[in-house]
Amino acid sequence: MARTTGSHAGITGPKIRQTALRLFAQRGYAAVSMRMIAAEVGVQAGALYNYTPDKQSLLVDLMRGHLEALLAAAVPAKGDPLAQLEQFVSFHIRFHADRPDEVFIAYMELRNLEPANFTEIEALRRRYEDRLEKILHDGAAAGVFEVTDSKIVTLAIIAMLTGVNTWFRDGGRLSLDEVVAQYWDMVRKAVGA
Amino acid sequence: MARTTGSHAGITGPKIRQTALRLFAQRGYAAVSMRMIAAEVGVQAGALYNYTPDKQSLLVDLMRGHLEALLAAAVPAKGDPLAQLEQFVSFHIRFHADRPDEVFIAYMELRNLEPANFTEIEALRRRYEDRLEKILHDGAAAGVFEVTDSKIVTLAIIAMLTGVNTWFRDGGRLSLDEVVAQYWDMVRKAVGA
DNA sequence: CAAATTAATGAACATCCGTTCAAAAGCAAA
DNA sequence: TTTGCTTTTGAACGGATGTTCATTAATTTG
Repeated sequence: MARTTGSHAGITGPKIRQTALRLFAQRGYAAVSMRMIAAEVGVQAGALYNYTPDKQSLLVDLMRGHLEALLAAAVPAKGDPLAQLEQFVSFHIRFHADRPDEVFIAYMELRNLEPANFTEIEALRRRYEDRLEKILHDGAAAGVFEVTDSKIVTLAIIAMLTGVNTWFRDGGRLSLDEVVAQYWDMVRKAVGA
Repeated sequence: MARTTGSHAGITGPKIRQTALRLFAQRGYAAVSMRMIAAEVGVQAGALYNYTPDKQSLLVDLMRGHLEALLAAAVPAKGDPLAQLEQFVSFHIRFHADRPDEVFIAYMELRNLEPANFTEIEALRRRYEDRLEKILHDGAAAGVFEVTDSKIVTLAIIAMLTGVNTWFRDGGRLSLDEVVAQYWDMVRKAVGA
């Protein structure tokens, strides 16, 4: 046997990325073999190398794709700092809740990146954090927030918001709207607004 | 060759646990082989099996040890809810900052636990979370906190506090005392106290 | 319909994996 | 010093790992 009937790069390629994403998130990068991915796609392991130069690139591409989508979607808000902060909180929770697997990978598999890849991915994440820090810094300068160390507050808020992903499930006790409302309430109070 | 000069279970045993802890935290459970651990301990892979029945037990024992130490150290505080909450925040940050590798493993390697082990470890973590929830619930009942959903607030605070471990380094810009003070400020405001 | 291109197979590569175990050597007690 | 216990070696087990590549079949192009 060789090429199979109905095989197309436009179908197999995305399937491989989706499957790798799901398996990496479920079991961890190191615990997933190329043969596992291939089996779920319905293909032999060798075929994966028509779509990725190696396993590491599969991981890096997923991470980069996620973080670039995050940066593209998180357009800096207009309006006063309080409105900007509210929009950031709402956006962060909703965007992350929509992509649990991507978020999981981007936070948990950093140590499996080769140094050059780690640097690149970390820079992308940093750019996102800077967006929040700017809001807090501007708000503090304008006297709207009680924030003396905007770096710490940035990291604290992001950790808190991203933590939603560890427990939130669609169809659970709370709707996403309710979650957003509750977290916004906590964040607003925490920054003294 | 066989038994080596100066070899003792009282030395090799702890060394194995320490090395496994460090390597699991640095590279991840699945990416660490028994031969790697053995090499760093200065022993052949077979010798590890005098100290653990298998690799999985090495991981579970490290997690259980950490969580049991956490529960033993986190004695329920006396005093009013506000003082209890302050003590919890301070304790959590300090205890976790002291044990970055244990914390990392206990949060990141859950998916590498066999189902029965996962259930056991998850129950221990839940017992710890319940300590904070009780404080928040009591404080809300006493009218000291503005907290309507104590479960959500519990998870949000724990995520925020544990997030310290992702960036805090001894000898960095901030001392642990300063970190504790800043986070306590945020938590106090967030619960409306 | 023929030729060119695309997409997959399946075997092979060297290496690593967790784990077992008989044999050997150091140590402690008599 | 001899005996018995403790601790480790080193080889071996079957199987899994990431990756390469000649071959072949399906599809697209002309």
